[in-house]
Amino acid sequence: MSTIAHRPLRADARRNREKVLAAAAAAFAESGLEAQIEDIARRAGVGVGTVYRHFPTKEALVEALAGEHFERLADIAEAALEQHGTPWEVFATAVWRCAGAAAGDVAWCELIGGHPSTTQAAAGGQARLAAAMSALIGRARQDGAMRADATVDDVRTIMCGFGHVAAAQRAGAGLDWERYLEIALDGLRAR
Amino acid sequence: MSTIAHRPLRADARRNREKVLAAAAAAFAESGLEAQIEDIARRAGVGVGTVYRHFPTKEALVEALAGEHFERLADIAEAALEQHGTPWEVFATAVWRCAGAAAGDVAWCELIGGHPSTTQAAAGGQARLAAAMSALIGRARQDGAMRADATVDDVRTIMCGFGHVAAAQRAGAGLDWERYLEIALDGLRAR
DNA sequence: CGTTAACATGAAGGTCGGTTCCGCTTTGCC
DNA sequence: GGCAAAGCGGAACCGACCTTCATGTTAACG
Repeated sequence: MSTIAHRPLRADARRNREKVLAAAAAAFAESGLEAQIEDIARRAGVGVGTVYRHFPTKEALVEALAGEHFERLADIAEAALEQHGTPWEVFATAVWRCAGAAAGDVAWCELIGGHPSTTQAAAGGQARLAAAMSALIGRARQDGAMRADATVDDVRTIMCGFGHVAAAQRAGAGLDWERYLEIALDGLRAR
Repeated sequence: MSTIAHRPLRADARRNREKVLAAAAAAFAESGLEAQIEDIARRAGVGVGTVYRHFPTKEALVEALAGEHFERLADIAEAALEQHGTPWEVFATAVWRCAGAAAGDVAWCELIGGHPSTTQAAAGGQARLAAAMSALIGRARQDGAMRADATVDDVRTIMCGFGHVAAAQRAGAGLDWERYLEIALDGLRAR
């Protein structure tokens, strides 16, 4: 996108940037998107000003992390493309892995359903994820194991619901995201 | 619960109470739980002080509405108990009606997954809903149309996911709650 | 080692939104 | 009609958070 050549960061700045990113990941995972900048700064062992030096706004921080998250999901889905097994198993395993990767992270659960602030930075990862998932779905449909009208958007829809269930579970609502996925994936199977 | 004998409200006060309740329902439906008291007051044509006279806190207002909502869902589920048709159809129809009743209301979608603030006032409706749903599920399982291990919590889980999907759809995420329900209910069917 | 540009700090500023409070109005009752 | 008591209005208050900025610190380079 931007072609501005950033001069390399000073050593301490690069170190702090990483600390902030890690602290933000932890804070968002624990408290969701409403985690506070001051808490993030404290966890990172820096002042709030330092956080703002690296990320002009809270949303930019969220976007940076969301980008990473979707890249990770895309990695999972792409790795599945090379896996052995029935197409359905391969697909289902990929979905389970994605869900497992997101389940412990409140902010991730909140974002996975298509939060507006992800649109920018996460576009690349989301596109890769969609492409890989599409392929997995195509194979499973061809094989006859998946309902013939299934689409990537169905999976997105299911993951969106998943996010709420996992977050509610974490909040003590007595739900179970694994049970949720079991049922939802069953709904994608051919009858 | 409370056995305090409230003296009857003055006529204007009763009228205002209703106006506030209606305005709050509209505002929450449109903007979700983060609708603002001042907006509610404006819609009701009263001052914020009047809102606070009737509901000591924003949360109390939410609870009052949540109570109404769950009563309505319970009514739907109980009405289904008397319906004709295969047990599965009767169950599925009840779920579709509940979803349809909630889908247009952002706050309702947010609450349906078990938001903490519902716990108090909505307990009665939730209990009735659970009881009726339990009966519907029992019949459908008996009939062999529903998976043998299905429980009320499964339906709660599905509805929790539904809430996020419907809210995301309203926010323009390009999802479709009807498709979601179709898949999720299919996942509850016996194979 | 000295210079300087980059960086860090955290108190202060700004905003937003829930809640309070006191002077004024309306209702209900004699 | 007159009087409490109940109710109303909305400016002001207050706390929570994001963001900025003036001042002090540190890495990089000659």
